Amino acid sequence: VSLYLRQLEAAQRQGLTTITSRRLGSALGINDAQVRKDLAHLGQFGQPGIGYRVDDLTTALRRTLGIDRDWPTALIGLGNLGRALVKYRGFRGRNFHIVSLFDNDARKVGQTHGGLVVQPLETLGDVAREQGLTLAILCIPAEAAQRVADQVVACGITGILNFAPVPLTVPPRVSVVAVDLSVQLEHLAYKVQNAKGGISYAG
Amino acid sequence: VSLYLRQLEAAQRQGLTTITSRRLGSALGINDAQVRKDLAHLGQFGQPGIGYRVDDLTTALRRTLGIDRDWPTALIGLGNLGRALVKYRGFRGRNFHIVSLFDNDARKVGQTHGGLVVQPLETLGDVAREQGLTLAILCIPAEAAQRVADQVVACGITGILNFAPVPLTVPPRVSVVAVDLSVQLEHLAYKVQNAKGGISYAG
DNA sequence: TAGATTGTTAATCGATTAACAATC
DNA sequence: TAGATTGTTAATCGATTAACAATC
Repeated sequence: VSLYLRQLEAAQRQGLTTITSRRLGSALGINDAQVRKDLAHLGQFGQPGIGYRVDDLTTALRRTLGIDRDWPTALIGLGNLGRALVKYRGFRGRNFHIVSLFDNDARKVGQTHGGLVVQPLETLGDVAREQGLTLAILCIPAEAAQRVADQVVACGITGILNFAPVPLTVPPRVSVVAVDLSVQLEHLAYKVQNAKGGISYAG
Repeated sequence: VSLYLRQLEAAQRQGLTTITSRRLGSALGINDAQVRKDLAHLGQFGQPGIGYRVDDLTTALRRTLGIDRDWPTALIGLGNLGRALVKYRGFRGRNFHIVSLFDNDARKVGQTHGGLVVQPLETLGDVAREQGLTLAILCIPAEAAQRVADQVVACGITGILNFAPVPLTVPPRVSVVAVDLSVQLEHLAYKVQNAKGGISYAG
């Protein structure tokens, strides 16, 4: 779904005002019927004989992706990875804002990273309420992940991006996306090992 | 495929010597027939009436995943993310070894991170030959990604883990796994937005 | 009007599941 | 031997593709 949006943005940069299902499909390596089915699912956007209006479709996709609104995000765990993500520029301009930092380690509490002060994890509940946190990025060791995830869930946060290399158990109302870098590397090794080639977009 | 291995390792820790397709399947949320089909694909491991020998199967999976051998890996780009990955502990103990660092920025060349000296990108070819590099981790800005990827490919490296938020074009003999953190966050937002729940393991 | 392209229904294809003979 | 579980073939299910009437 994100990938449609990427293509539309590319089309927009090229100055196109409309785009056909055939063209979108071939850019993504899928059938035009598939594209029409996916897009029809979101409402009636296409104009028979013309195609899809790029700007209307972009807006609609943004809405379904949920990036038409703000997602105040907490980052938990300021190890190497956590600190890198605070400064990561790829998140900006996409309505994901890291608005508070947390860590259990007393030595890290009080430090400043990217203009934000690290707070103790006990205050998560209060801060979540104050700032209306909706998402949490977990950059913590495997051992602590489930425990912290439970805390996060208890605070009413409903989305977790998990970098810890363990599967999390959460109530069904909470969504989890896991990014396990070792698994990605294993996947790469597998492909290289068995491959005469092929490209995959895991992310 | 990685996920089977994770389950087997868990079983091993519990001291099991054999495991049934039913049990493996239910742990992963899939059908037992599916498990048998997947595993039969790798050879004849199962013993009718008993199940699968955990240690044999682990060995076999390791081999097909390619983590029974060493993967000397280059990390290119020592921005925030790159520096974090050098120190990332999740890679160790899984036969992925970051053995050399590269950056285009003259100010970064010569710096030491995690005991390795950053080298200029021009030397990639020589170093790749010397050290037998097989994989490259790309932590570079989107604008530079394709150009550096071309260099990497020219050096005979056949696997790329790409953290830059652009799709790379590479020859069919080269495998790419892309990890786009913004896409993962968008995916999370989408799930939260549209979700009555559900868990996904993206990686 | 004629050409093009959508939304959607029907046909095809592949993947998942069920079933069962073979075997420990 | 009886119970259990594999590997694999047949049946089912869902997803992808093709086709076409509706429409700009």
